[in-house]
Amino acid sequence: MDNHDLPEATARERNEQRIFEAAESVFARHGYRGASIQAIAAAAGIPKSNVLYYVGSKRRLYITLLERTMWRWNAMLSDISVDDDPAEVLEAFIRSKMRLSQTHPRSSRLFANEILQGAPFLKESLFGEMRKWVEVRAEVFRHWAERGLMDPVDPVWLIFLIWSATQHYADFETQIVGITHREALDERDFQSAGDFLCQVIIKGCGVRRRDDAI
Amino acid sequence: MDNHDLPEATARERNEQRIFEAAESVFARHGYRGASIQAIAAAAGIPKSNVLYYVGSKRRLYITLLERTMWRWNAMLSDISVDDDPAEVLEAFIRSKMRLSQTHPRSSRLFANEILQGAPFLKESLFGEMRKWVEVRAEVFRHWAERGLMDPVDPVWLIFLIWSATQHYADFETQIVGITHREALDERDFQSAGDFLCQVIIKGCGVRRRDDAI
DNA sequence: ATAAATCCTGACCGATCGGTCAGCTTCGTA
DNA sequence: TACGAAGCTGACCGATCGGTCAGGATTTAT
Repeated sequence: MDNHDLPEATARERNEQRIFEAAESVFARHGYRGASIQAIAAAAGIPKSNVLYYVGSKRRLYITLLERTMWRWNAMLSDISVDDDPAEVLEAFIRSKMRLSQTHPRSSRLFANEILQGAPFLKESLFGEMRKWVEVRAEVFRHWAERGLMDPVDPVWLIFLIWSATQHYADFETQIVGITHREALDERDFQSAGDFLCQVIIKGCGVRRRDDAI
Repeated sequence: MDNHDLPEATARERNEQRIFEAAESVFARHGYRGASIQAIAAAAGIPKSNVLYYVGSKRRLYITLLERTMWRWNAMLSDISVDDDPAEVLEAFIRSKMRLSQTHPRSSRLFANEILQGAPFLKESLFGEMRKWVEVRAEVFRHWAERGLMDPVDPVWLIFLIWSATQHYADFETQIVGITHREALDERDFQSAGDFLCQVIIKGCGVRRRDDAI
């Protein structure tokens, strides 16, 4: 079972990737209950039996995708300190979440679907890693407020504001596209929306910017 | 078929209400595909056949609920004029959406689920009523910016910001509750979150408040 | 009292669900 | 070339899906 890491993908690697991509699409669209292995198999261009041969079960496939999403998510804003510049950190936070919405919208929708159904598969993760993630960042925000670097806003509400506003461009893309006559959101849209969010949120929290003067 | 509007509800009215409530819960949690009439019937305490007797079909039941939600939603911020005070209107907008998240969270989640699956049932509504709703409000915001009453922010992005930030407290309630050690969101939580959003968004858009002075 | 309308439900339908399995083909290695 | 491992799949399983229907129970109107 030695892994040579050869450039040519093995049959397992190749098929698992196709299955994961197809499954992410279907789960993101229809949720856990609403997704069918048959639909995933069709999207991947693989017989249903072969899908189950690789992933074992629907439950295991779903959990694998959820964990992959959580891992990607927790890697964000990994190094943050009270000595950093508030405006820079908040901007980096908003920009990186915005980039996640742009590059991995189906991951975001998969996660949203899991939350909507009551988070039955990642309750422990939520109450574990994510809670810690929020506490650490919130503590830094609190320090900044105490030092007068920003208004004394509730740091947890601030994190939720940034999450919701950025995820919206992935989760509700259909609505945005439909309302604004677009065919899809492109690079310029994410850029201008990101600019808007950085401007409003940073100013709204009373953060002092170094380059305040024009 | 005369309707006397008697205080005593007819069998049809009574059962339809129980079915609608149960269906809203199940659809909001599991989406259209993932919801089953059996589960709805069980939640309503009514035999499956009886559910279908009243609502006709799963599709019709779902569409009825969606329309009810859209109707409730479009009633918001119905009278808005360029002569109104920007801060007051924005605050009223945020507060009323926040109240919807508090009083009708399952409606919000039902709608979110419909968007996540690509809005197959209300594409026309989206491109019709909602688009108009946004255009009218956006035009007012634009006028305010031209008059210098607020910063020249993109009014459509502003509307999406308010939507996302407020709906978050309904759609992602599970996540918020899990992360913040709460058992559920209560009146005080919605109040403080609403205060936070009003403060940050109004200040972030550079809106002049009459009561600026402390 | 009685006929009509409405309410209600168990039994049933074909389709699809997640999952199993026997048995085939293909691949890697000695 | 031979052989075990891995890849692959059609057929099949019991359960559940949305929906139909015959027919009994109950309510309403005359």
